[in-house]
Amino acid sequence: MAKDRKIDMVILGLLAHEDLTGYDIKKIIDGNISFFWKGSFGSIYPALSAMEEQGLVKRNKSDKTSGREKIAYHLTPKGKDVLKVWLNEESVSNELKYETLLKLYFGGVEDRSVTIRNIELFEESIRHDLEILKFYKSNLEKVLDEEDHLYYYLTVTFGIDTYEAYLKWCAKSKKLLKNS
Amino acid sequence: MAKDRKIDMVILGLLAHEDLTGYDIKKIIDGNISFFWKGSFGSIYPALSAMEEQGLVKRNKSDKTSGREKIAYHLTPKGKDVLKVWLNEESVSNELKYETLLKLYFGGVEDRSVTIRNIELFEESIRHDLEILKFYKSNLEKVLDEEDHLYYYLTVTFGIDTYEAYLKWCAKSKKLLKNS
DNA sequence: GACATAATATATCAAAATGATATATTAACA
DNA sequence: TGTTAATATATCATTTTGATATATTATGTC
Repeated sequence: MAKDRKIDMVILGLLAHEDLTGYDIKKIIDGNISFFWKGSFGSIYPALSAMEEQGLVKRNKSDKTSGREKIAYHLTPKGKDVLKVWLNEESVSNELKYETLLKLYFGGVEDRSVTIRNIELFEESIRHDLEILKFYKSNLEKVLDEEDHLYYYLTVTFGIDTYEAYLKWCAKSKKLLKNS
Repeated sequence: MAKDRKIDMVILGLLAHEDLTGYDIKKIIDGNISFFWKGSFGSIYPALSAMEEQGLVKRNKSDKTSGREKIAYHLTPKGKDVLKVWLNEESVSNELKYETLLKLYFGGVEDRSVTIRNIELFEESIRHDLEILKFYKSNLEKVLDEEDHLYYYLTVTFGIDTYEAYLKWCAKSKKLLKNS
């Protein structure tokens, strides 16, 4: 058997804050949590159906009067319990697949210039994402009175701190590759 | 269709350095590259078979005289070409699933003490892994004359620098959660 | 008003990966 | 001698990815 569906916890956690459609969930995953989590439609919609059957989430009464259906879900008490149990579990699995680091590790196969170029590409994308994170941070600082926002703020500062460490490492490593 | 098998590049990259069995590959993945990559037997063995069929890797002549078979592979010129093409590709996907951050993001569902506990658990595991990385670093510093080791050294310093940033963030965040 | 394009929204699927388990050999050690 | 740990290959159900299909609604622009 494979592990329990992690996407379930993402969905339950997001629904704890507000009612959402599958599409909304995907937008949030691709948006402000994308720097520490990924998820695709192919896992979101089946998970919503499965959790509906298990009674963890429930479809909102459709207020559709015309056109395309739009299925928003809300959390049930049972769903909230499952979420809380997970939050209190001590075991965590932080799965990372850093293709940049993998290429770096195998850098010896090619000329140093290839690795330097790859570090520069990484640097560019981190610098770009760092700007976005700083923007999130300044927005969140204005609304820290709401408890939920404090937690969002903490994840954002995690991103900023690590990204800044990445950039320092990039500069240092490029120097080492050029002068040694 | 799903993306190209990333595990292929891990295997090709490792075989570029030395001949290995599937079991050896798993050991290396779980060992010194585990802080930036993961991989299971269920992907390694099928990938080896598939790449053998494609002519990217080849079985070594078995020197078995008795007992359990042991299938070591080596890289073919075609395999090395594929590896080099990948190293020169500009597109990278750094996929991370940080369960710790996910729990942090949803921290508002529970009492602050739960999040503080989760940060402490993260801190402990990072502190532990940091010691290992520092050990790797001191070993690699002695053999930096070999080009491949320089790249291993760079991945290790990446790990150390980011882990140290994590620890600083942990201290700061716990303080914020306790005094605000 | 007509037309194209982008954004919204659900759903499905082949390929890939996970995590677990099964099976067997060899080494270490008491 | 017996037992446990390490070595080693292989398979499988479940989960996830990444892509694609389909359809509606909003937005611009000629």
